[in-house]
Amino acid sequence: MKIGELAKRTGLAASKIRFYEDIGLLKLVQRKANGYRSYPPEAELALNLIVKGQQAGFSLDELQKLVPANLDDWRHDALLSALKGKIADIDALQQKLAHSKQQLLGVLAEIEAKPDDMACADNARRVIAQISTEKK
Amino acid sequence: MKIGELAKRTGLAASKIRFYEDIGLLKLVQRKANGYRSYPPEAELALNLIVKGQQAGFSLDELQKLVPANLDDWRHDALLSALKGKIADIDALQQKLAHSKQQLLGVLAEIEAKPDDMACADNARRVIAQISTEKK
DNA sequence: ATTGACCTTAAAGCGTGGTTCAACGTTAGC
DNA sequence: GCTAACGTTGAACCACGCTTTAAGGTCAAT
Repeated sequence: MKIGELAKRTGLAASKIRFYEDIGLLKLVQRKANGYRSYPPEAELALNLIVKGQQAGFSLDELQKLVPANLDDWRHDALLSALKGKIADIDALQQKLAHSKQQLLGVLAEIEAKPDDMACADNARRVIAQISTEKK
Repeated sequence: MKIGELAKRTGLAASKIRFYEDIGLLKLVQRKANGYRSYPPEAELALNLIVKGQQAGFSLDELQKLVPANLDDWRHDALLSALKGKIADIDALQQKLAHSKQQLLGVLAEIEAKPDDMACADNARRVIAQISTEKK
């Protein structure tokens, strides 16, 4: 398979596929006599996996360490602990997002709770002061 | 207030404060005769606000459009809709994270569910194939 | 044989959010 | 008056994840 076809099958730009090769992330590639890249069918799987990994929050660097050159040759323990670590990261991020959301909702409420007799500017200062005291 | 003091009070590096000024985000600053920057007390509030805004997921660009030069001169409507928009963004991100987490948990389960009589390589292919078919 | 689509490379550029560096001026304390 | 701490600037640099550009080679159809 040439790069154009692989690009179409995966939906990735050819430049991205070359880039992944440059950084050592996609090793499933050979060259034809004319210099063109030639991909085995598994390359499509590998790219799908990379995309999914990215969506799950793995950096290209992390994926490089986890995804083996040979798709059949996994480092089990590293993979399992990376998965668990990433799940923990997601939990932490979810906590943080929930907190951010509460803060934003709080700010909204503060703004809308402006006493009728308070000037906008004073309300703004009140809101800002309140934000600054919120934890973390 | 000089930049060093402001840096200490806010916990930000002086370089960061200058950077925020460079990109037009912090306008509450004047110059003394010697060329030194001089900050009014509100500058501390403004920086706190910027930090909180970043924590809530606003880019510096967005903050620049939202936080007025004069802290008393807010664009109410833009602010409210930005807040609501950002809350919606957080909701979307939370959805995405929940989905990612489910996928990762699914992968973990798949790996651990390897039939005793299946070779590792075959299990790997089974898992990869499964990942690729998961939605989104 | 020519055209156009596809492929190759190295190098530069982009956006985000800064830090670091070098060279130099100012100020405060002794 | 000296020195250390602080301030100034512009420019370069960093990481990350790519895209774009330029200059060229190859291939398939007409």
